[in-house]
Amino acid sequence: MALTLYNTLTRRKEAFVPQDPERVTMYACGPTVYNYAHIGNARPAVIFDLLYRLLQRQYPNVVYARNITDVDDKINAAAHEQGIEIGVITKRFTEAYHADMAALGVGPPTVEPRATDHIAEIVAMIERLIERGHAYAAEGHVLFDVGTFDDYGALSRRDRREMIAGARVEVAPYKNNPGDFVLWKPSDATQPGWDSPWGRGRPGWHIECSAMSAAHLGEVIDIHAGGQDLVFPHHENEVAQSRCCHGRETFARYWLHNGFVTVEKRKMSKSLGNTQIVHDLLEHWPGEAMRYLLLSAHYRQPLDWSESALTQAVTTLDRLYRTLAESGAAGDTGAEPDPAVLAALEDDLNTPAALAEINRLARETAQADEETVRAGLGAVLRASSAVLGLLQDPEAWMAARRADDQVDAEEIEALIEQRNAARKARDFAAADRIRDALAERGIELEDGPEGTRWQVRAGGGA
RNA sequence: GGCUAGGUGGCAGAGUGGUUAUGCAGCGGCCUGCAAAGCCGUGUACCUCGGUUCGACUCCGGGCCUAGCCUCCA
Repeated sequence: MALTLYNTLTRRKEAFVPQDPERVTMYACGPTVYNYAHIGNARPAVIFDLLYRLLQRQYPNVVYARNITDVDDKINAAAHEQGIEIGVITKRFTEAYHADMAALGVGPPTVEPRATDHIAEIVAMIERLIERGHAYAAEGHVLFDVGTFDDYGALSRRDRREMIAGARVEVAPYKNNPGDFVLWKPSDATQPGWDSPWGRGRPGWHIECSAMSAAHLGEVIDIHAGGQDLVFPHHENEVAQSRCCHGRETFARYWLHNGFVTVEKRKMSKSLGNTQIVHDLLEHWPGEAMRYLLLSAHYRQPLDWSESALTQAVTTLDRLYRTLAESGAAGDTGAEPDPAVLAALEDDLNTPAALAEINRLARETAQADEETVRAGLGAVLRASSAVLGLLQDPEAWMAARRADDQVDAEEIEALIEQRNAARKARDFAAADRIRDALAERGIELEDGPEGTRWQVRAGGGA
């Protein structure tokens, strides 16, 4: 069982070998808490949650840090706009993030550091960068001097000179080089700020991740992960800060970047106004279906989000859950996951291939004639799905499939009773009338040996 | 302009130098009062032009097209 990961640094798949198998370290860039998370924000959370699960199967001690950015000008703007305290905003959306991610089956990381709890570390790091000649103070700001770091641009494969030539940014007058970036900036009375050697101010965006990863994981970490759009400038800047501060040759040994979620092939982003908010989607769709859909494409590929894809995920999960229920596999059997599923995941998190194996396993389970064989296969199906964070809670799934504010469960069940009475009396015309009427409202019926089950038609719930 | 990723069956989406991806949809069958669900069977797809090779969707080169980054962004 060898885990292979595609490393952005080398642009190659590499065997994963931790620096210390007794303590594997991993950092993923988490949310800036100023509004609800959209699906594009959820993708890395789901993917790297899966990686965390996988690592935990192989190593006794995996430390996964996923930060909360709770100081940022977008937060300030949101607070100002809504006329409420910054702390109210960050608390509200941190809680919403936790709830939304939990609904997607994303477990908590080992540590979830907050930027505002690490101001002392940030300030210390900036002081050290100044001492070492990599940063300078100017007009209340402290800037990182990219000219002092030869490897700047190595991660994102950018040439510093070309970047300067093509820079579209307005260059602040206090910068030595156009590529220099802010480590610390001054705050006015209305902005959140902390006392520092450079006056009252607040950290720039990139430094918090460097400070928090060093504080919780160490100066050199195994894995650093995030969305593709963070490669430059965010991760490039993190590398510069961290390596220059600690005087190390390496910051993160493996860099993982997920592709974007798109809508009609365009990147989902706030500026395009095509975001799909997890919190809203959860009103009508099971979180597990969203997780399934997010895992149905390889993490480095773009993933096109659509209602039809979501409907498909619901339909597929319906079948998988049914197969599982009918296999008679009890809750926790201690079964081991199918090796083919693990092998797919260990090959750079090939989740589509893993899901293909899950589906293959489900077919074998449903086909098995002998009861004990079927139960055994069902147990393997369940254990294998657990690695992916799927198929764990049939009752929650059924409940989610019936949840819809426009549906009155009691009324439906009363109608079903009427229909079954008609069926018993062999008045099939009356029975079919009721079924057709329910079907029009998007309710599907299913007569089985143990009575009639119902659910909201996949995709029709919204 | 610089850099990156990708173009696979009706749709989504893996993968491989010569053998079935998988899912959804469709079609036929079994089952069912009729349905639904399930199961069985069914579809030989790989942008284009050259090259390498006994053989390429898979390797190499050119072209066309799409998306992304270079500015806050997962």
